[in-house]
Amino acid sequence: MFHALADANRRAVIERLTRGPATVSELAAQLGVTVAATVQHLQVLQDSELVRSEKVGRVRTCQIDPAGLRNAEAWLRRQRTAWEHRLDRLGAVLDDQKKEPGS
Amino acid sequence: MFHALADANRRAVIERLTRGPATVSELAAQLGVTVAATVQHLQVLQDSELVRSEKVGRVRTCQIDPAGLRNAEAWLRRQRTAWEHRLDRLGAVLDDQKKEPGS
DNA sequence: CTGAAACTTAAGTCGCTACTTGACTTTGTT
DNA sequence: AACAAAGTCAAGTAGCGACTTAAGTTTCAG
Repeated sequence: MFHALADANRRAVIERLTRGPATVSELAAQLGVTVAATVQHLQVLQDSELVRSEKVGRVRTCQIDPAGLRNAEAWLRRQRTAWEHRLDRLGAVLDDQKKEPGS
Repeated sequence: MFHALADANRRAVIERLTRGPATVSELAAQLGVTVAATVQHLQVLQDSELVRSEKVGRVRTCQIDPAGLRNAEAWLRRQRTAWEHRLDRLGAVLDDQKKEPGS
């Protein structure tokens, strides 16, 4: 799932879509790659629930799906807070040792 | 930088380190790969400022570096809020159209 | 109906990346 | 001193992943 965000072109797609929906051709033009390559990127982004798309007529319109972004954010926050809480506990232990230096 | 988080073994290292520091050998044992491979992962994690490490004697001890986590979190938050603000503006436009249906 | 536009799918190429093995350096133990 | 432990470095290999080209498919315009 972070794998989807690891590619610069896919991140560019995300950034583009935060400014509004876009078609496959538009995204391809902006990235400077083939339409086929863009479709493959979109497949990855959809599998990670970072992008949704809907086809009407012959044109597929893509937009952000907040679910994936929230998941990624949640994982990072979990790691960071776990680390911070550990530091808190460590600080408490050190404080105890200061107050009561006897082993 | 997201590339560092894209690998499952590297994420496992992060998760392990949130529970306290560890040596290279300990991390290698937990991952089930060679020490050499683990060193390579650590190199990537350090380049992204996700992990710091210090060598004392012949043993290197690793711990979380919050800088990278914060950067990743910030990028995700930027994208998410940009998207939410866009929805807000869109909502405002639709409200205007309701009030003033004349083209 | 003909043809172009927008996308889809399949196959192939090429570079990158994770991993290993093996040789080496440094540090600690007996 | 001699050996073991912990890590580092350098190649080498296997597989994945991003991209392309080429051949469909579907939809819309004239």
